[in-house]
Amino acid sequence: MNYSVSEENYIKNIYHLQQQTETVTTNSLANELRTKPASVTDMLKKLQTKNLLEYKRYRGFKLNESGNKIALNIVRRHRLWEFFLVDKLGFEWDKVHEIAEELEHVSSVELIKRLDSFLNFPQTDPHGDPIPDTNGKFAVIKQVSIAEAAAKKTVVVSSVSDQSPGMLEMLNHYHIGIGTSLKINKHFTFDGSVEIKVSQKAACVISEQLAKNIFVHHE
Amino acid sequence: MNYSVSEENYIKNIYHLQQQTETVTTNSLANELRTKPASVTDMLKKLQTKNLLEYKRYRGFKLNESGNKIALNIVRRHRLWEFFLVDKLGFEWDKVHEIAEELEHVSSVELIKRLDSFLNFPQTDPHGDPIPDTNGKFAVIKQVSIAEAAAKKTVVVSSVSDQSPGMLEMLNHYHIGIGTSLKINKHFTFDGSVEIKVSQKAACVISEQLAKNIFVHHE
DNA sequence: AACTTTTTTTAGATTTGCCTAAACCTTAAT
DNA sequence: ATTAAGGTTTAGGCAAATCTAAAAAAAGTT
Ligand SMILES: [Mn+2]
Ligand SMILES: [Mn+2]
Ligand SMILES: [Mn+2]
Ligand SMILES: [Mn+2]
Repeated sequence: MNYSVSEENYIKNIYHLQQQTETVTTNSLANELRTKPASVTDMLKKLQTKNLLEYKRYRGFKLNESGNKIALNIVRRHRLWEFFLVDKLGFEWDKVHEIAEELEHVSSVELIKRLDSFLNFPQTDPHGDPIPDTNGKFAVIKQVSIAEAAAKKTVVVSSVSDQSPGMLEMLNHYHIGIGTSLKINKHFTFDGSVEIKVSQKAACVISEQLAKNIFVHHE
Repeated sequence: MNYSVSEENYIKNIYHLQQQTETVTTNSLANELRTKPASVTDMLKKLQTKNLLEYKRYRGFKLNESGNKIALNIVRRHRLWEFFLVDKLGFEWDKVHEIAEELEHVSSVELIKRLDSFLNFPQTDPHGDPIPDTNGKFAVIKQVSIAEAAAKKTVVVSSVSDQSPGMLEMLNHYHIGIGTSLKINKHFTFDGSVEIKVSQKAACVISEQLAKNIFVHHE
């Protein structure tokens, strides 16, 4: 089976929304895809017909087994291309999403196989998100945001949940990147800000908003 | 201005047909694009409206200045991607056209700029065809097919005009690739076959059909 | 339970790119 | 000058993906 760019974008976005909120609504999907709810309903019917989706009108919907598999394959392609763009072409990670949004739809299986090998089988994309393998499997690392992480511990930055230029600017300012090791000193209850210490540098305090968007894991 | 995949494919194919036969016909374009003449007429009107084409009904058409510029940019993208696929991903050159046919439509300007630099500013694609620069300029090398080339001369293979697996198989059999240096011994008038000598190997005779599809230049 | 609000779906259009079949030009041949 | 043959265009339709506006269902509120 071969799917249109539109179908692929719907499938992938349903998948992503399902990861964060178990109930995906027509409205939220329309919002994510920058389209109108009526268009979403049209596509839901189509995806149901193609047997990628369980859908009962007015009652909600979710990807079935095949839908999920296809979604994971698109995610795989997207993240491999993002890795390529950063690692090989030298893009900053705040610029790659949009381009990968197009590249992910190039359909050759052999292309992705060779790209994966060329990139040396990366496990995560430039934002720290895992790259599913050909079967859709990926390692789930136990991570928490700095806002939730226990104090007095040394942790490693594993991913960022905000991929905007503004976020990148902040991280560069604090000399934080994916893989950076840092110590969490103290959470201030007043405003949720957190004191951290990055490598040999002086300790610094980051805002709650920033802390919530940086994910870390132990060791 | 931003053009759809369909528009880009039409523009590029008009360009290519114009290179080989100065009069492009509705039928030849339809044939090239594997579509129907009526569809071509529809698109011609559209491209005329968008000011990329001079078109008088029943009288023929051709790309104007802007149309040409856009075509050359698509050709640039196509050939850079082909180079990438062969040079970096290790594809054989008979497998890359189809994939580049999709990749060429990814629209980021920065992407192509960085890809070009990553590939070290290649001048020709894996089939020996020149890669236009950002302004659409490229060096035209004076080349002739082996069938037309003068005998008793040592020449260098510059490009192939047939990019099929069968052609690649033949070239591999004779140990010929782009850049291979060979001596043209003799043209047989009976069947147009040509005796050539590739590097230190024994001289061999190739068919007229093959000779016509291998282009060479001097020194 | 009845009303209000929100969410979702349907109905009906629109745009793009394609198609078939019929009509229309152009050119070549009688 | 007709006629025949090709090539090209028009007319009318269809499918995909979108939209707006109206209807229908679900959820929330008194
Ligand atoms: Mn996409
Ligand atoms: Mn990513
Ligand atoms: Mn193409
Ligand atoms: Mn080529």
